[in-house]
Amino acid sequence: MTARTSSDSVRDIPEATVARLPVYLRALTTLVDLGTRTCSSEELAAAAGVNSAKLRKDLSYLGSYGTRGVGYDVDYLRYQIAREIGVTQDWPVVIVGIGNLGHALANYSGFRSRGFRVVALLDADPERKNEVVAGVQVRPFDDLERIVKEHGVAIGVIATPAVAAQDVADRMVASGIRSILNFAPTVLSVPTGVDVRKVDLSIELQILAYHEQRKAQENVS
Amino acid sequence: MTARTSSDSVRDIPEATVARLPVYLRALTTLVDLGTRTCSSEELAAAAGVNSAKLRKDLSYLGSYGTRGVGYDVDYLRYQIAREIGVTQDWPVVIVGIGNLGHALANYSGFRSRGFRVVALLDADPERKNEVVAGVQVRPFDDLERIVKEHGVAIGVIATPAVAAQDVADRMVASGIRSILNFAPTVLSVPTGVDVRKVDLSIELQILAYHEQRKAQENVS
DNA sequence: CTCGGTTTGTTCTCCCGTTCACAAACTTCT
DNA sequence: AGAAGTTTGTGAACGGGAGAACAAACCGAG
Repeated sequence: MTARTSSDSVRDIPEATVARLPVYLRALTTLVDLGTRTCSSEELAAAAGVNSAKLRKDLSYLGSYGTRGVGYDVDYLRYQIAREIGVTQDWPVVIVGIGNLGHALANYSGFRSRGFRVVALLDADPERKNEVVAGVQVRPFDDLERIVKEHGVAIGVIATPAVAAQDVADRMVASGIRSILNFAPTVLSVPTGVDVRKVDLSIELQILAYHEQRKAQENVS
Repeated sequence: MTARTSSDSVRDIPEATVARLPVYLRALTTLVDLGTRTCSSEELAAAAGVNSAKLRKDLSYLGSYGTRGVGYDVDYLRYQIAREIGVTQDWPVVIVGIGNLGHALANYSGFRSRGFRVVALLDADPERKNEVVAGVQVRPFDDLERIVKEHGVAIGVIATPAVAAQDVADRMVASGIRSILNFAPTVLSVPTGVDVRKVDLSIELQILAYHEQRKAQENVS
């Protein structure tokens, strides 16, 4: 029964919960496709691979969208989560660096179907200038600022080699981009207010290697 | 001054620290390439993008490899971290699913240079059977078990569409693989003792979208 | 040898996230 | 209508990690 002031209209959702919402969204989409109308926290938690108590607490940050004794309306909950994340609207995205990974990203159908639209592919190499990938023509990197302004791009993806990544990030920030997904294996420094998320393939493998090594050691002792 | 029993020869390193060790390793490798012989926790922390107190605490789990008043010997520390992670040896890896992403992974030079060797590329599509990617011939998926046994593969990478991923994981586990890096956008269920790490491109973008949306809302109010 | 300057290793405190457990609320059956 | 069975939402306890702060240890100058 808390009073609703304008300042708390933007609720504070814990970061760990934010990271799980897309997982719930995906699980709910699967359930919708299967024709499921309603589900319990137990079922949804199983589909998302988490603890049901954690799921309920996560959802409680969004509001009370369930019904006690019944469960959640799958379609309604899906919409609420999508709205909370912000993927009911379409986010224009630019990808910089059209090597092997850039190709894969440009062709990844999961972006389009989940609220993201690749509006431009950029590469510094002039040889690639006339290449067409996934129906989008590769443009020179210098077009970045114009494209960002023209399409109102807020999110940029870096898929360049490590040495180029910081320069690309700087140019992105200068162009007005405030969220960066970085696939280059390097630490980016950006001003306050700019979000960077890092995806590093070899780091993930190294973490697995560590655990694998420990398993092997345990077998010896 | 704790006594060293055989049971604690396998030290317990916090998961959060394990996830950062590869970052330190990369930063140290960069420093070595620059010709740096020694560095302080402050410098290394800056290069790795973390707090220096956190860095020192992380390193203290491995042992006392620094010298007070001086800092760390870059090359020595790098070796110690590599040994702790287990990348002083070579880990054979198989990649299943040679689509766009599989291609990118097979060509990713960061694997080879960081202690991983792609010993086989597998795909269920017989059309790809004679394709050669990154110098490795694509083999039918049914060869999985034989290849795993032959090369002693412990780590598998799944780069298939979501629908195939669980089947692939089951076959990997049955073949003896105990660590899986999953790029397919689905939740895998595996028996206890098998490690799964997930890399999900669209989830990362959705997390960025959430924060971007909140920034936009703040500007309005 | 001693003293001042530097940097590590570690303790302590705080905060975030996870999980348990249960009251509140809803449905269904009698 | 009331009782029994379900399931949500949340209070509270617990554990782990982050960061500040400091003592211990090392170097070099005099």
